[in-house]
Amino acid sequence: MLSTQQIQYILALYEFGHFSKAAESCFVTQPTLSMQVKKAEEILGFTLFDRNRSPLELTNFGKQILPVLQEINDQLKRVESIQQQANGTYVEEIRLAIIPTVAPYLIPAVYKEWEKQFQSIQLIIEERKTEDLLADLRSKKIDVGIMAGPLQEQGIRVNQLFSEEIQAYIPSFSKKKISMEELKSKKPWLLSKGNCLRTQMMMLCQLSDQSQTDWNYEGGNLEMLIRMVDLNGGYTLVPERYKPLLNKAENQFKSIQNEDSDTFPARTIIAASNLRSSKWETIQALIHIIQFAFQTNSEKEKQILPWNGK
Amino acid sequence: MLSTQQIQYILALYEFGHFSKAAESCFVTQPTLSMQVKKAEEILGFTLFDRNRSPLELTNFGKQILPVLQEINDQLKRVESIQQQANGTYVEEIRLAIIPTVAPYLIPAVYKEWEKQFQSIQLIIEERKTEDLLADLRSKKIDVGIMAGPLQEQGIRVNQLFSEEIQAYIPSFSKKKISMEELKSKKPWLLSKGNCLRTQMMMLCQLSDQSQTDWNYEGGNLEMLIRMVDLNGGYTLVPERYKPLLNKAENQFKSIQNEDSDTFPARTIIAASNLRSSKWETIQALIHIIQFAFQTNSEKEKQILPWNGK
DNA sequence: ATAATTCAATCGATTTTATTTATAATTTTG
DNA sequence: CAAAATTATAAATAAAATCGATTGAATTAT
Repeated sequence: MLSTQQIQYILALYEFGHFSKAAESCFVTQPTLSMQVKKAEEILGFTLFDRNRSPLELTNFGKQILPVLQEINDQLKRVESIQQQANGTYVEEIRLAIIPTVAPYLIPAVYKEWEKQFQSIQLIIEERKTEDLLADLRSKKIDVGIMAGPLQEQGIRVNQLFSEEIQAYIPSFSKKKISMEELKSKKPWLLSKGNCLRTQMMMLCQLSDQSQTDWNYEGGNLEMLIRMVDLNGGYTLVPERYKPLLNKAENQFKSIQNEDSDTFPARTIIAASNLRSSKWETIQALIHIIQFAFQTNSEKEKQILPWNGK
Repeated sequence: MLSTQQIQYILALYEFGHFSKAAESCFVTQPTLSMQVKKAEEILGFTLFDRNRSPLELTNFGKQILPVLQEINDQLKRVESIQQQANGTYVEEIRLAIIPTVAPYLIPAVYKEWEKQFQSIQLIIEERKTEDLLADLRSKKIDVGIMAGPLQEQGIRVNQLFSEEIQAYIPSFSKKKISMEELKSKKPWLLSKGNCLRTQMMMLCQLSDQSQTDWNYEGGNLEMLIRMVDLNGGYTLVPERYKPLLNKAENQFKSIQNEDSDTFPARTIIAASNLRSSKWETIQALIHIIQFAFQTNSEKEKQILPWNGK
């Protein structure tokens, strides 16, 4: 039978795709890990990893076995968590990842209420681009992800949080609303790839990926784009609830009017969590706090933009 | 972190409640198991078993940990099963337990069809009294249990198979139907404790547990009871579908008429299986075969008897 | 093409861990 | 209270995991 050590090593090797790095992460030397993985493969009678390809890949057999090993590892962690609860060492923690174009206004708005209700529970927050966030969710590195919808994925629970209009920051423009046609003639400033607001913006304005090859700023900082607009002209898109953080006059943001349908572009923000996470009750409470803080009194008809082209 | 060995030892110790026997079941000596359990408890920082009481009991902490260990063990078994599937060694097997008052007529009736459809799948059948059957189902020693309903239990899936009238075998009686009043004046012959038909019979006839202290035959054999009636008078109850096996004239069995409601006592037979068993598809097929074989053309109004007083 | 580099496998030596046999201590039973 | 059963402990042994050093293979840079 496989040992728990071997399972750890196999999972680390899968995660890092690299013997030395995996070994390091387990605080052992590379031969140790190599030997144990090899031994595990002997026990199973099949190889788990195809060493001929780089980066390291799972064999067919490995693909079947791995989810089961992951499940075993989860349960082993649960044992530790029960142990910590029993001796009082345990501090429940919720690891939350959130996309950068939401974080600056959402976190401050809910943090106080969270602390009030769940002082004992540690909330660990990190900013992640949508695609990294989904990967971390699947590998259970995080408990909840807050991102733009829609999302439908095997094993992932989705809760709607709120939706918000997406407006254009375009100080040079004088009218109160701007049409799509007018927008297309201006120069757009986009976030880097992997940010969903970039995708949404491109879909909305029907831009191609090449239109901004020169511009390559890693990070999801809207302030940066605003400054670019201020200094270089053009426009950028700003989610409605982000506006108060930008120290700009309200009239510098223009609603974007869809001529034909009389709706305004918007995005929904959702909470995504693993379907059978033991922390679901706490996650649920967090969701309620957010939903309460961002109760939407919808005056406008919104046209929700997808972020992934689906 | 706990080792897989330690988990095996702990589970064995829980099952046997006995160090020596548990050790034997793991093919190691008693000190080995004792030491490893002790070591596991040191790792966890809490004792799992309360050695002061006999039979051995779990501590509170142990009660929390044990289900998780069991889950880990299940997953380890899944690894082995995937492994066997991969090298062709694997023979899928369905372990079926069935109550003795159903087995003799159900198994022969479905076995041929089962073999035809699932020649490659091993069907392992054993007779079990209802209470043992439920215990084995919970501990996953068996995949399906066939027993009398109703049943509602955490984590157990229940499928109705069919229902059948319960009649009285009472050769000395001449009329075609017998009333409850008439029945109560006769001597009943019951199955041993733990058989659901005994409970149902007692509830129906409002017997007390003492009424047959002298009679203590272990086993669920109805033929035996029939012989007792033949030699000593009195009556016993026989499920409708059991009758053809008894080599008795049809007119020796009497329907039991409920005076007030114009219904006849009956029982439902159900299939109980673990809610998330990986063998569900096969189990489902088995259920369909049984349901097909025992399609009920219900002419009579039946009064379904519970077997557990609930 | 060749050297340099990276990466994983292999080899002995060492340490750690699991297991066994034998025995002691404890509890249970007659 | 003695006998039996059961668990814990101890010392010896067997098995294993781990490490440092090295080799072999593949990739990258020169």
